[in-house]
Amino acid sequence: MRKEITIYDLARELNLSAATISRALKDNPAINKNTKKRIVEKAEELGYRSNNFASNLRRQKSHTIGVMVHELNSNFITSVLAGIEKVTTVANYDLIIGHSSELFSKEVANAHNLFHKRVDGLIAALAFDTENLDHFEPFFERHIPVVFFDRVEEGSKGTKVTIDNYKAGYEATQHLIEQGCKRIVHITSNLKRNVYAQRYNGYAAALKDNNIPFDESLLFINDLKKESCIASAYQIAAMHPLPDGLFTTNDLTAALCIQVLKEKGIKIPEDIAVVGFNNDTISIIIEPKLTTVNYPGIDIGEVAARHLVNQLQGKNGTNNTNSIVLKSELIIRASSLKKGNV
Amino acid sequence: MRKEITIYDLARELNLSAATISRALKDNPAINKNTKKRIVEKAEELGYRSNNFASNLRRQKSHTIGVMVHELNSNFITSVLAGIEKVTTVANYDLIIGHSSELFSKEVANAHNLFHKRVDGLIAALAFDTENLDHFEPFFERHIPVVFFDRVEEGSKGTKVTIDNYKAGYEATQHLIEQGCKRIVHITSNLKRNVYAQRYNGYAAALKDNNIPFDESLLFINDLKKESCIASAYQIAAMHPLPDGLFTTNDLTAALCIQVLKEKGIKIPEDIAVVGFNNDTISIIIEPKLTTVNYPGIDIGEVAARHLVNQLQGKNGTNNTNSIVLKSELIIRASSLKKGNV
DNA sequence: TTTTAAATTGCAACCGATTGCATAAAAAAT
DNA sequence: ATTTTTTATGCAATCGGTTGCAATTTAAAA
Repeated sequence: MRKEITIYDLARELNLSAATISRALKDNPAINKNTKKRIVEKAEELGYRSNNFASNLRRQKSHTIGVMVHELNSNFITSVLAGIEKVTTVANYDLIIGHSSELFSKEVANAHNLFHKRVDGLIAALAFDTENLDHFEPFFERHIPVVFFDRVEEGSKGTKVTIDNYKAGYEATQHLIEQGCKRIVHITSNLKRNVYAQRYNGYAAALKDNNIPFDESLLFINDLKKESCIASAYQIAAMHPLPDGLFTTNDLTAALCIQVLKEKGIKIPEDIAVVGFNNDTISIIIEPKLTTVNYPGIDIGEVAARHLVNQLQGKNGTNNTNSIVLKSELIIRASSLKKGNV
Repeated sequence: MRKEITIYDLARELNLSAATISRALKDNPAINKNTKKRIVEKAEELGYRSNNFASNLRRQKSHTIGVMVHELNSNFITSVLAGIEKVTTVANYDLIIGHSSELFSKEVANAHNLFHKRVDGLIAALAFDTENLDHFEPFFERHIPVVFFDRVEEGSKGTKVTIDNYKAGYEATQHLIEQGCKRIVHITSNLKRNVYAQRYNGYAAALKDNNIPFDESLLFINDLKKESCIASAYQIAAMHPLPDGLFTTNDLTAALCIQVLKEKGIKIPEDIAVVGFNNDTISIIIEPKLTTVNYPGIDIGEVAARHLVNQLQGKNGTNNTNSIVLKSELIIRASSLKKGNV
């Protein structure tokens, strides 16, 4: 077990003070160029590695950003993480990732934990049924910047990075209507959660604008788990008259429905045209390939991280940005094209 | 900005020494029960949170485990992470996750980074083309325990947690042979990587045991990226005579191949029976549903983490375990059942 | 009652890097 | 040659817990 080298060891070896070593390694302009070079070389030679704990303790900064997500196993989330990483790596921040498995209680625990770890800032997507943001208060109180993305709470403190879910929902529905659909099912989840509420609002608005009366029996709200989606699919297959369109709030739900419906002899898209949401990998695996909304995870992550880092570095001229909305777009594939339209 | 409470504040308030506070909060048996209670209550009241940096600095421990993976966006990896988390949460270790995007250079950078962060231990799956383990030497030198999983290097230092890839490959191939396949394609990747090599060896052995000559033109080696797999699929579709079986080293490859082959009018499984590997979600989305090898990510993660934690806590009686092999199993679904067999 | 042992608590020195302020040395200005 | 600036380095306190050892108090044993 080799002993750890500290700046004091370097100081002794080079007949300098620890202060000088510290400054030199931080490239402080007060230190002579030659001295700096000697120090850096000696540090290299002895295999010095600086001690973050000492540094963090002294500077009262962790140089760490906390990330809270509701789920890891999702194309969208991993893209977001990749985007965040891209930015934070360059800015030299560490990441601690906590995921709540969609449980409010775990989200609270994660928030406490990250607070305790003294992250310098936070990037978070709320859990499924999170309504109350009390667990973020400690951050707000201490002016630790928080950036929410995707799952956000309207009117909360902190910055929010989202897409226009209302518009996305509207366009998806409008597209189905243009394909001739009149009875469009919408499968979604807890309408208290912004993303689902807004997509639903977009859906409802598109119906209204096309003079299609809203039919409550066509609205399915479940927890989006595999079994629930399959159950919903069976219900849909058994409806009279059969719906002719289906807009789901994520791609897995759409894929599972397509499977069940096909099993029941229902033709996609001829009998029921389908649109999903997210543009996950399965959207091109499922047969027919799925029309869906491209939700640019990488961009979301990059923007959120960039915003946070700027704030931490005081580079945010007007740091009062409270909401950033990114573009999303409908990707049209076979699952929704009723009549050979392109 | 509220001021941070320290043990010294608590000490002053309660007329005790900082040493006593520290011990009480660590539930040290030397401290009187009542005193302990008073301290804990006061800490609660003032909103005390201990400073990890100070603690880590003094104890020369980070209480953090580093995790290195080749990719985040994979069902298997996220399951492994879930398994790791399950164990480390209870044992009260933090995680730092680094992923290499399958790049050796990034893996090296991650190793350096985690070393610099002074993780107490490491759990790692190697990148695609990692051959040389020099970047782990600093850990070995300082006796920082390292547990490899899935992608490992035979004969390296550190513990290895894997499944029997040879057996899995053998069984998959044997199954195809039992379905009547005689010309079985195997799509895999870099045979220097243990997992691919062993699956391939199992494949070759099963052929041999059934007196089927190995045909090099049936072996496809690519980088497993989407485009490469699709390209391979086109090649397969164009072969004369057509192969009658396909064993791929992951599920996405199998799914992409099935898509292409179906497009070309080739029937699955009647013309070509298919077996994948991993049991990802897409294996039940693709039509027909995919026969595959269930690779228990959660278990792998749990076992790896448990082993590491035990080692860190000195609970490993004989800490010379060098290899742990978990069970995997073939899950038979429609994609490989040639003739109504169940 | 005295002695001995056990239970509590405090003292003070760490851990290693950072930084305001002082000092010394070298260069420039007078 | 002397004073003023500039440049380079060191001093020493600080960040907040931890822990070996000593000291004090209390309980048990003699």
